[in-house]
Amino acid sequence: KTPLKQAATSPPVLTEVQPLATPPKPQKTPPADPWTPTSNLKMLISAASPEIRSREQRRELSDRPSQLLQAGHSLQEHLSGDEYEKSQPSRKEKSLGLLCHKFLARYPNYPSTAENNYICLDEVAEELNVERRRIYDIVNVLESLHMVSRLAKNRYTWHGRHNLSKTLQALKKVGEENKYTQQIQMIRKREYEQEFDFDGERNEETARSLGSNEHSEMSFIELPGMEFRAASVNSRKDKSLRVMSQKFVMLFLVSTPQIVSLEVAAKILIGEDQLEDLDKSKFKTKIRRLYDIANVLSSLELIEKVHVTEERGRKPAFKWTGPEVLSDIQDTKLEKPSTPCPPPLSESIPSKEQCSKNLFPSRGKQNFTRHPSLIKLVKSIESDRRKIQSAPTSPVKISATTEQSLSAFPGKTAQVPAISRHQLEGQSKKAQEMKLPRSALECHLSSPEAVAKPEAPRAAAASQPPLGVCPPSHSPVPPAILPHPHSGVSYAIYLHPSQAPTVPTYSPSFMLQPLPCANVTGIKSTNPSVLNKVTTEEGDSHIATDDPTKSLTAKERPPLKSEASSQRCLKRSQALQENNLIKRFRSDEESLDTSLTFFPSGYLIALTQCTNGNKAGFSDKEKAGICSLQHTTYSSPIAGVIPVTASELKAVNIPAFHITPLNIMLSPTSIAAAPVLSNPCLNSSNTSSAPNPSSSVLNFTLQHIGLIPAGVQVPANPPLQHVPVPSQPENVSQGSGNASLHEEKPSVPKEPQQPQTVTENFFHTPGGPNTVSSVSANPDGTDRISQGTLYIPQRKLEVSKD
DNA sequence: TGATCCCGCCAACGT
DNA sequence: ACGTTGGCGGGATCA
Repeated sequence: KTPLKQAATSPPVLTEVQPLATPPKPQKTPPADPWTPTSNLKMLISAASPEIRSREQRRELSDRPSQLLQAGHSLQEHLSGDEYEKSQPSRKEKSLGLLCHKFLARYPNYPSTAENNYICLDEVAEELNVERRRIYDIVNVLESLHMVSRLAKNRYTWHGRHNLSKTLQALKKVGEENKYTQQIQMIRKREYEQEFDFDGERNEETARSLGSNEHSEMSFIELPGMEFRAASVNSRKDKSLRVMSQKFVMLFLVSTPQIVSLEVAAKILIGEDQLEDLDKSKFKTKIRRLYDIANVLSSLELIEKVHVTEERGRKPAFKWTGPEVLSDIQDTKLEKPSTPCPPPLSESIPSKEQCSKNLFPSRGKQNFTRHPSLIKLVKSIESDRRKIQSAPTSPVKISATTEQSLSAFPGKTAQVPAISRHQLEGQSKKAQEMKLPRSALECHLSSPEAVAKPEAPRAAAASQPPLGVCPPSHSPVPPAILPHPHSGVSYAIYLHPSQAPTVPTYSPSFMLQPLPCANVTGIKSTNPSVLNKVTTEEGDSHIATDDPTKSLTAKERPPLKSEASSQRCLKRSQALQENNLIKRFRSDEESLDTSLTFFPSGYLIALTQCTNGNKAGFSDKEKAGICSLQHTTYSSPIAGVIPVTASELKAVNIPAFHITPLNIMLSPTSIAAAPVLSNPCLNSSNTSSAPNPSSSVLNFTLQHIGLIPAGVQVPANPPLQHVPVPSQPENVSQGSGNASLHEEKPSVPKEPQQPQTVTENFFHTPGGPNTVSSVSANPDGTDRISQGTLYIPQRKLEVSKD
């Protein structure tokens, strides 16, 4: 067809004869593939002769379903001639997932930049023996993750996972901006209500309000650094698969329990506009596509198929098993659990490790100040940042900025242009500019969580999607950026709970976040509470089995279930009331405690923020909800580290970058504190700040505003260290803050009950006993362990407090 | 049977 | 006009 083989490079050769030939797949990949050991495997395989390769793959497949397959194979041999052919390729063998594995095996996860990793569709199709159409399915999804980009006609460039973290961050951000979290909750809520006959209708309205976010449409999200090559290419109306894939991923990144059922995803992706009248056919088609996407994502090991069991029955769903994504800053990739995998790129690695190590700041720089006034802190911080920025390497902004990339709205809208504009400007200029203003905007916009006011924020947010985009000043080379990330230190201020009344409302949400995340750690953090059981069943493609290599991955399997179930549980629990309620309460209480607990003492502690580090260190934390946020970690004097979740931050929506640096947790009143981070932004646009927040919030914000210097926001993260300002000392616990943050559920507060609850419920329900499903049962035990490790301390602390 | 999802027609584009 | 992309959904498989 049209393969161009031309390039001096070898590519053409490899096609049939030697797969190896392909330049791109450097087996060795020096840095190593951080990711999964499997990657190595894959590489090896790829290197191996095709035959071998295929065998390997089959094996992989086989794992679960394998038996069937194998049987098939053996049979084939036995089979009479004609038949055997057909028989052989069982459907599974032709599955997209398998095909994708083969495809991925051809290229290294982290190709060296220099090389030209070209992909010739024709060649690939030929080698893999599939119609080209199928390759498109794979490539389109990979494109959505920026793992490949179209170069020209039949050619694509392989980027591997280099851009993955950035991409995920960007997607997460956009997802947050789009209120996907809320949408998910609504749908879930609705579902369960329907189950019970509740007055489902009402909800719809609600849903509608949410669902119909104007913004719903968004176009393909690009990374700043790498835009598409051929302009022409871009022009293409990116329609479904690519965009759908991005949206699908967003759902995972934004969803608290990082489990998304196909049904929910389809509903959201479809009609973001009209939830209701889903055409049945349309719905069906959407699901079909989602399966395609899911298969590819599964092969990438970003998600894993699970089943969520509800009273109704079990529903297919997928669980995110990819790296944790911090909302803001840099990198992120948490990878899986604890494994300290070296990040592929030099970039991330250092930061993470350091971070983790740094967590215990006892050492030098970070001191924490006690009682210092917030303001001072801020100032100091700012100054630091500035210094940093000015400094040659001001890593801070990193990817985050870049990521912002944008989401375009409805295509036509001007946004795109805007975005481009931003990028341009940004590049030319400094991030700073962007940051401030933008951050402010974002803060306001995004911060729905504030919850306080549902109304305002969201719209704004939605409308302005893009924003962020701060062009990374130097986006060009990611690695460069990373360099110092860890340097930044974040500070946490702990307040005494007593002082601050906590904010109850939040707590729930608060809880929620945390629970879900469990997977991160190898263990499932699980929430005990989870009622429902989720079983992980993989579809065909997963490999999982026992590769030693995969040790990393391993984490996920077992425990995970709980999470999903938890959600379900929630729903039910609500519905059920009664018994459940009781249980729930407990759970809630616990949750609350936790939230409160977080901060035992009131100090300000500086932590190094390392994005990664934290996560790695604390999976729990992540789970906790932190997920979204960046890594801010807090350490308490006592516990050492408190994983605060980023949630708070998130809630605020503060632009990632700024925020990162410091997090301040405050008590309810103090809640504001969180905002502080954002403050800078606020300052600029104070009005915005005002918008929603509840009175407490407002106060809080106001204070901050006044207090906080705009500058604060600035940069980043890095080195706040010295700054530590004394803020007001102890205030309350932040718990509230966090809670507040949690999401924006409030957006539509129609119902008396707690709408968002769903999520909450999940969490709460801890026991999960309830219902049905679950066998999952003992999550508690497990949970505790897993999450527990992290959390426990906190709680205890809390308790003490109380 | 319902969950999956392969297969490939055929339209939208690009050249 | 022809080739590349890729939306779409029938209907085969799987569980």
